[in-house]
Amino acid sequence: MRYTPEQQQENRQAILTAARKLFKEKGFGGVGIDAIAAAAGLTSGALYSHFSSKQALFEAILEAELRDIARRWLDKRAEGKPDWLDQWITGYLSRSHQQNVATGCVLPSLSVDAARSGETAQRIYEELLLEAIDALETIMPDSHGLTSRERVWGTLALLAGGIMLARATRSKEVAVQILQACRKMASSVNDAKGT
Amino acid sequence: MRYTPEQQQENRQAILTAARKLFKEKGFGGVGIDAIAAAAGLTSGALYSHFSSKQALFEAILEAELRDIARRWLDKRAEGKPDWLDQWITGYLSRSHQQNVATGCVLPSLSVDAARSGETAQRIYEELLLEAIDALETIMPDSHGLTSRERVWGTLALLAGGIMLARATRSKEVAVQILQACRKMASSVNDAKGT
DNA sequence: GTCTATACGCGGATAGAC
DNA sequence: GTCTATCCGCGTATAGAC
Repeated sequence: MRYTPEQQQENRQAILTAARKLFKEKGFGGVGIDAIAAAAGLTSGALYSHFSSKQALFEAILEAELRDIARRWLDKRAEGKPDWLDQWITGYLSRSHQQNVATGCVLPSLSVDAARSGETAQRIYEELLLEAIDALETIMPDSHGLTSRERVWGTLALLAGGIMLARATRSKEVAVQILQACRKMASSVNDAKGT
Repeated sequence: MRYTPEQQQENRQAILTAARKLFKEKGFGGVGIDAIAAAAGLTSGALYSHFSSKQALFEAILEAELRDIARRWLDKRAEGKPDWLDQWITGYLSRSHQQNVATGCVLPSLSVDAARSGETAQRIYEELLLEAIDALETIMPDSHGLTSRERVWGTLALLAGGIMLARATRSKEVAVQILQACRKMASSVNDAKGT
């Protein structure tokens, strides 16, 4: 054969890497198969031997991104650092994360696209997000009259929502104001002394 | 003339009404000019005599939606009901709002599109959202060591983020779990006794 | 201002050679 | 599996008649 299994897997990975970046940046409708294939160093014809349709590729990206979230949170649990929560909040609601959509969390960039993308995408999203949530729940302490699971959901919504709002603004001043406010609220609601 | 100014304004309003619904449901890239014009009872040619491009129409929708938010919050302030915050939180994070994207708040549906849509859209978004925030800030009491403005931003991010996450899931059970958790967190952080 | 008709490019997807 | 070439439909936008 002219292409070894290793090369095939490399090409498939190149497609996934390019698609993750471009889908998150531009959305499902904002980028085309040609652009993804080109960014992966291939042609669109080759892409279709790895993924049956643009929709299927999008769902694969959703799955890869959400598995990454789950894995990252399982790592947090494994490390066992006491200040993981503060680190997470600060890093998530940072100017750097606001500006780096391509490498940032999937939730603020592709959740809306997933919601608009039909049943299969939503099932993938739900199933894998639940896995990720489970990982965080086990290390999230109780506080403020909420269960740890409730605080995971709420904190996640606050963080993802904060980044989403900040990204839609134009000036540095307003973005910083939003990020700072959300950081303070997230810290406040997760402060141990609030129990 | 064959068309009275009244008819022209009615048609323009019909376009705006149709576009608000369709853009929020399907996103900027998910709907075409033809579909919007048809939903307004016109042809695409007629639409272009009201708006110079799809981009310009989208920006007009963004402006109209954000003005609506500001107006609604100014109404809350005028009414002066003491339980407005609980009512807002409960109504916003409801199954009904989760399922009615077309008539729901613009923030969870078009913020990401606005962020991807370039400088003009972002400027409109920022300017009008600030006006709306100002309205809420004056009636938001201090609590939890955060300023009222910080709590407005944080609560807004939590509400918009919660709806965004819930909409991307498939099952009723998970959506309700998310909405409920965010409601509890929003109530907790805005509880007067937390000061 | 609105309609009909259409130009035009882009994007998703396929066919066939290698 | 990949590439070249291409089909084809859709969507933006325009031209010209009324």
